[in-house]
Amino acid sequence: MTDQPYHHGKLREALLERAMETIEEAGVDGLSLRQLARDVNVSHGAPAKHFRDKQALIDALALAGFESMNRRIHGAAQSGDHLRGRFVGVAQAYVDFAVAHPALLSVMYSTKHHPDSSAELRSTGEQGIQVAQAMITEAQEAGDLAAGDPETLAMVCFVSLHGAAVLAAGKHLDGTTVEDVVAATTDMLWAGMAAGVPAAQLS
Amino acid sequence: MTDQPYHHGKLREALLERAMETIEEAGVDGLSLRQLARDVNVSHGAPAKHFRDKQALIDALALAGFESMNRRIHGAAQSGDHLRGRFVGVAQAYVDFAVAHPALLSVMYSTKHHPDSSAELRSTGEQGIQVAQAMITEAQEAGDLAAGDPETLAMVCFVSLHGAAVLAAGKHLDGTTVEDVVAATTDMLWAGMAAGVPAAQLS
DNA sequence: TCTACTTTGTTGTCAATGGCTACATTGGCC
DNA sequence: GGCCAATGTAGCCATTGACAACAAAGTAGA
Repeated sequence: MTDQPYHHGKLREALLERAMETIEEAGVDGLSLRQLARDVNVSHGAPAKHFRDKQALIDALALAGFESMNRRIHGAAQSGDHLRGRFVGVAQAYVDFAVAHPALLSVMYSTKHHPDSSAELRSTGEQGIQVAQAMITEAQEAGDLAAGDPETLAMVCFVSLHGAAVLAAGKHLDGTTVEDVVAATTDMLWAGMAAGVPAAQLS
Repeated sequence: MTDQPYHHGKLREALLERAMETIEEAGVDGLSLRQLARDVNVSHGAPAKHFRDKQALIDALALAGFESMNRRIHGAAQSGDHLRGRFVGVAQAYVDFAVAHPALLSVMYSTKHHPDSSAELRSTGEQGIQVAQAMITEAQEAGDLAAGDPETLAMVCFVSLHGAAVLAAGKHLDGTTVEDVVAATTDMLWAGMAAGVPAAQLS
């Protein structure tokens, strides 16, 4: 084997990439800084130069996760013909992402991020809800949905689909396919918004 | 201090009780078998006689959590005058429990339980959804809700409220109180079920 | 009561981990 | 060429979970 140069060059990227693989294979608890260092052929102290903490590395993973998820959501929001189809598509994209990357999802919505990372994570994580809100507003203007505060409605949609995402990712939905759950949930949400949601009228 | 007898007598209960306190104060990661043993004045090897694993202890915590939660849900399901009020009460009980015991909730819905514990946990955890299903059936018969497969509808209700519970427990709902989120979500669900949910008609 | 036997708790040990510090190497900048 | 910050190395330490050997105490049968 070729001997390694003293400076890795792209250690940070390499660590993140390998860490992402590891948590998807073994979960967050299966992630060890020392093993990670071994995996990328570097001494056990090297990661500390790029992430002051194990948590700092995890925060970086979470941020990358949100960005990846947002890309998919935005993609789903733009492709499709009618409003309702796009709405379901966004929901499906969210839940599919969760099922594809369950450990990453749990990291993204973990509560123990460093305070400095939290702000960035929060704002990045809220993009999904904004997409939903825009779609709801559009559907209201088109007359497909009843009037009601789009912010409240979008929050409820996000909350509900987050539940589906979390449960699907955790394999807590037995006897039902992920698609069916998303279909049933989006049907419920759309029916509620079409009929009018009392709590959203007050705001 | 009185010297301890060689046999503790109620070590298992003492460990569970103290462990419950610990995870609520410091999260699951803050739970250490050795520290736990110190807390109850016992040697570091003693817990192994009652829980073969750290995970086995956590599984026991999760089971206790489900049982505690089920008691609250059943209580809420029985108190109240009209159907819709009871429905909201159950939802509120669920989310309140999650907010009061966030670490416990994450343990309850963790994916890494031991295979033998999983079955018991799963069946215990499904009681909540059964309560919801019974209420929905009752409301349909009373004419308050449109027809539709109660199992599907109950699942969607559970999924949605689980989302609210998880997000509320993780403090991911800013700018809104827990009560408002529960109100908005239950309003949405009830409105949807009253209007009729397409996916629930097919079944 | 004496005696096996099981349960429960103790003590010592082991490998692994995260974090820290002192040190080495490298590359950039003046 | 020489200084200096950035990057990587090596060693150390306390803590942890798991395991094994041993001790103490309760139990059940002759």
